[in-house]
Amino acid sequence: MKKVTINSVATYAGVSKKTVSRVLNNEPNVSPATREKVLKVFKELDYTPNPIARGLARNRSFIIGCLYDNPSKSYITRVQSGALEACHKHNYNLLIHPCELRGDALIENIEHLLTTSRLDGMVLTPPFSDSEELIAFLKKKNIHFARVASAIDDAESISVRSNDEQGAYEITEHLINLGHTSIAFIKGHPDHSATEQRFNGYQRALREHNIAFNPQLVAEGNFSYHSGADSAKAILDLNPRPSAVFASNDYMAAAVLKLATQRQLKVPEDISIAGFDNAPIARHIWPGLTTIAQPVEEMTRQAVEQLILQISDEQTPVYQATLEAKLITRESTAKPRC
Amino acid sequence: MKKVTINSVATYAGVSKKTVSRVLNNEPNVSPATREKVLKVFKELDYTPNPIARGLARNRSFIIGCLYDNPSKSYITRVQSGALEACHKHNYNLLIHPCELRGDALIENIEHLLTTSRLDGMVLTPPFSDSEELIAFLKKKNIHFARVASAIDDAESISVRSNDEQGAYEITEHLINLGHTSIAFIKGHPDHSATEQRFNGYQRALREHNIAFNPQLVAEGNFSYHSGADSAKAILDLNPRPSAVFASNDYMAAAVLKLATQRQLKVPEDISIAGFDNAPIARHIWPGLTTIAQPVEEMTRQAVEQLILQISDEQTPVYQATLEAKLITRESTAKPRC
DNA sequence: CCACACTCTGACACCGGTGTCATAATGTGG
DNA sequence: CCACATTATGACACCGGTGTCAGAGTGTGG
Repeated sequence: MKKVTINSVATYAGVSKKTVSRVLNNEPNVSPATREKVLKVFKELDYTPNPIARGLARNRSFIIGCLYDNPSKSYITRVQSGALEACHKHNYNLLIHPCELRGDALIENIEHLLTTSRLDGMVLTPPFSDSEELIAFLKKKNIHFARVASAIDDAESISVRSNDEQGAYEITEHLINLGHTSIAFIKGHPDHSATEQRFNGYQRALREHNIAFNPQLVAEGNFSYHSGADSAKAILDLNPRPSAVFASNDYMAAAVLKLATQRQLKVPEDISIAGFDNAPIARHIWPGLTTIAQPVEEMTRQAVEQLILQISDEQTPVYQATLEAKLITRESTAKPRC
Repeated sequence: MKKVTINSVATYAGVSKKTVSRVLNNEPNVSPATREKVLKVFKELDYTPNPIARGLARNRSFIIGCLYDNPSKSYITRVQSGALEACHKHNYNLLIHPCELRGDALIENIEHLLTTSRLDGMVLTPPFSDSEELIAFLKKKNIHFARVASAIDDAESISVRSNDEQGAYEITEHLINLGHTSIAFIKGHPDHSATEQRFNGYQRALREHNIAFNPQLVAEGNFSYHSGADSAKAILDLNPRPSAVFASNDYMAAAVLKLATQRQLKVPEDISIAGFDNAPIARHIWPGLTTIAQPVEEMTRQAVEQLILQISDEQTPVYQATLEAKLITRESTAKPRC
């Protein structure tokens, strides 16, 4: 099968390449008759323009890269979904590139990525959105990027986040209002800025409600289900046992719920459990988890949309936004048994 | 900032473009001295080759597209993970493209995708791997593709699947061996060939163990948690209630478990529950779900790897493989209470 | 009828690399 | 020392589009 290029179309239609190109791009100044003729030849020859050639000429790939290193599958899926929505709206496509934050290989890895695929821009999700090193590198290389859920303050680059500290504050307050005073906390992965923010929110809520902060009630997790299971063990073994557990994400909360159930504890009667993120699992288990819903898709959608705007027009003002997180109450939290 | 191209490097190093290109691609017949000199200039100018230009010259984009329309996030993540492994091994990248199987827009959608991004090949996951229409289109367009978990027999295209029928047979047999004779079944989405295959396995197991097939025990699901919840309601309302439920995937099984727990039924004492896929949720809930583990990553990895081989060398023989699924026994299945 | 504006079209350079081929430089055996 | 093979290098066309600009054709107002 012969390849159909713009040249074959031009020859076949008896016009110049440039005219074909004009029709292709819906440019003005083509007579209706010529346009018709060329369009007909498109059909006849089943012509598909070559995006690579176009990319070379325009110095664009129309591809956005999405960087992540995140243990939560549902988070990634939501990120992808928001990113794709914005991409498709502007005829861009999405290339995914999971990689590891740790290790000197990061910059090398990204450099290699840029050598194998020209990306018009990159969306950085946590923990990359907090990597000063990566951000410096991208700036040096003049690569457009947008930060999602980043704690860094950088007025020069696009950033969309949600208020983790406030969310953690609200869910802790929710537990306090139910009557809990002994509330355990499971931290997330130390590389993620959300970890510190959620911890801060927890502490602020205690403070503002005059409950002494007890470091013994804090377990070190890393957002994975597995780490949640370890933390759960430590917490449920405490004596006296806290009446509530607030885990920094839903997977870890689910692990607490599982262990509690295995130990014949009733949730929420014997122990209340709260999570964060509103991952699918939060509503797929019984009792459903009280949690904080963040607009992950929307954050990413906005970030990518702004990124694309910036790519198309360097003059676009740098967009920065903070979206609201929302408390979702389900069955896993209730008044403590007295 | 001046753009650094192969021309600037050539001029600066005092050699020709072609020699620079040779160094870039590690081609032989470059004297060590020249190679050194050019490499030094690479560093000095901080040169990054332009993948688009390279792609145009070689008629390659080094990008594989991954097509899916699947309600299960964990399935998608596993697919992506397997595909990425193969891609990165061969210096390819992965572009994701979720879209809907239904509607005339499918072909148009893919056509548009190919107009915006030149893909060297595509991985089709269910239900696309079973779409005769799409396959015909890709063949017509001379686009390389590989099918994952496809039920279609087509000796001309790469296919990697696992044995769903056998897996369903084994898990049903497992329930029968425990002593269950009244086993409900929840079907998957009708567009997925796995749905029929799993149903067939279920029926064959009943038949081979002389248990009459009872259509009333079959509920229509679509692989989503929500559909599982509806089916669960229908099944648990049956009188007499079956002693076991086999759902076509873990999300639906989790929905059955949730409803059963809400209704104060003990699992597995009052009712056994089995799923399929070994999704994360199967081990994140209590009791853990007995299920079938399919090597999703491995299937996709092999499919993409073969796809890349085929792209690099058209002579590569068409690879077709069927991998084994494995029964995973957890706490959700046990002897029926007599 | 002429001057001028506007529409339509194509020639040609260019984007930044790679492939082909000719040629210069070097090595090797007789 | 010569014939010949081998290595090293560059000139140039080419991949398949887009941008610039010149020029032909058409319309309009004075």
